[in-house]
Amino acid sequence: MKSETRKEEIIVTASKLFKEKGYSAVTMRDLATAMGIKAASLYNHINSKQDILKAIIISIAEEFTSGMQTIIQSEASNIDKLKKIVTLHVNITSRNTNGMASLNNDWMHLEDQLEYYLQLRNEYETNFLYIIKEGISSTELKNSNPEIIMFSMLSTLRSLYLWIPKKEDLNANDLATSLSEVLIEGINN
Amino acid sequence: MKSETRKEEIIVTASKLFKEKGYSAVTMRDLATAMGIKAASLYNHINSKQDILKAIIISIAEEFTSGMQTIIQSEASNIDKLKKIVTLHVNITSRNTNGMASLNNDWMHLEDQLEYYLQLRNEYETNFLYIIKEGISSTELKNSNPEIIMFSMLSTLRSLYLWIPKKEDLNANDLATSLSEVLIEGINN
DNA sequence: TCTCTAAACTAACAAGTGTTAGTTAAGTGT
DNA sequence: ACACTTAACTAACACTTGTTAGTTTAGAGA
Repeated sequence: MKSETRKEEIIVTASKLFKEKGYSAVTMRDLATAMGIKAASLYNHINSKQDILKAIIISIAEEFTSGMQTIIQSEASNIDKLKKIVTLHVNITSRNTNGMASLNNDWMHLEDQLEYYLQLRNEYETNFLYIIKEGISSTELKNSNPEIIMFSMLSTLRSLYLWIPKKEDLNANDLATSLSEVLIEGINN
Repeated sequence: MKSETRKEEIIVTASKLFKEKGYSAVTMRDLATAMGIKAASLYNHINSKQDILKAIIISIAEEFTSGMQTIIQSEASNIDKLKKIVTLHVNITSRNTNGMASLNNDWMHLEDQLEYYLQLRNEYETNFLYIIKEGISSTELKNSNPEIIMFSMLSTLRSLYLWIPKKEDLNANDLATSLSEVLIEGINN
């Protein structure tokens, strides 16, 4: 029986390297060196380089999907749903900063799971957009272009992985609150 | 004398491929095939793969630097300076969507120019942050965390390259206006 | 003590990498 | 007709890539 924990160590280490240089630029020998072993030894624990990427990305994508399901089904106002989305991103990103880098930058190197990933992402964005449109209909939100609103929010949320590691002093709750404020209420006086 | 235009065709084609798969995953043979020639023929026009990346990224980075200089030195209010930054990003990104992808995702594969690039980026962010802090001091802006404000705006602006190609109907001026509104005035009613 | 297993190792592979050298074909100016 | 230039070509290089096969080492359970 292969040890699950050793496999997870490999995935964690790979995430860190993938964040720094991207999936394609990281070799199995790089990864092995970072683990203090030889490249061939990695294959006692994982099946392929591809599988590492898949393990990193798909689990996070599914976290987002299930988080969005909960939000959509909740009874909150549309603005509160948007705040919950912000919190969802902050929480997932805080827990796995490095993995988020791969999700954002290396998804195109998924092979077998590419279609599945795109489907999850598409559903996610459809739900996000729906909340915004409902928010506009109910006059909770300004009547701006809903796609611009989503694009703006999502861009910020997707970049969190770059920024959270630099701001360890700020805890997740405070960050989610400040970010919601800026994104929803704007910055002008 | 080598033809400059052929070299530029290579750079344009490379930008497109780099956007799709990232610098490391694009081979010189991929690039040559996309140009309808053989890999070795590329070297009649360029010195190395590295040089292509450098040509793509550094020229854009310098455009941002000089644009920021103009904005910083202008007499506009701080809010208007922020609006000018939005316009700067929309314009540069509209003109070179593919190149912006490399700037955002492949800068770490610069070798000789890496330090120079990081210096330009750092200066840019310092100026950006300064405008925001001045805006807060003068009560033009809400007293939120200036770094969160910059992070949020910059994330959105840096992601424009993903979004502009999908929205060819919207012209650059309209996009800059809508985006400024959303970013500065927020989305709630 | 014997056996089994986890997890490392060495050695090697076939394919793919960026790049160089030398050659060729098609124009261009004299 | 001539030499020159541009921009392609073929062939090959040294190195790197992901991965496989078979072996060794150390610890755990009987």
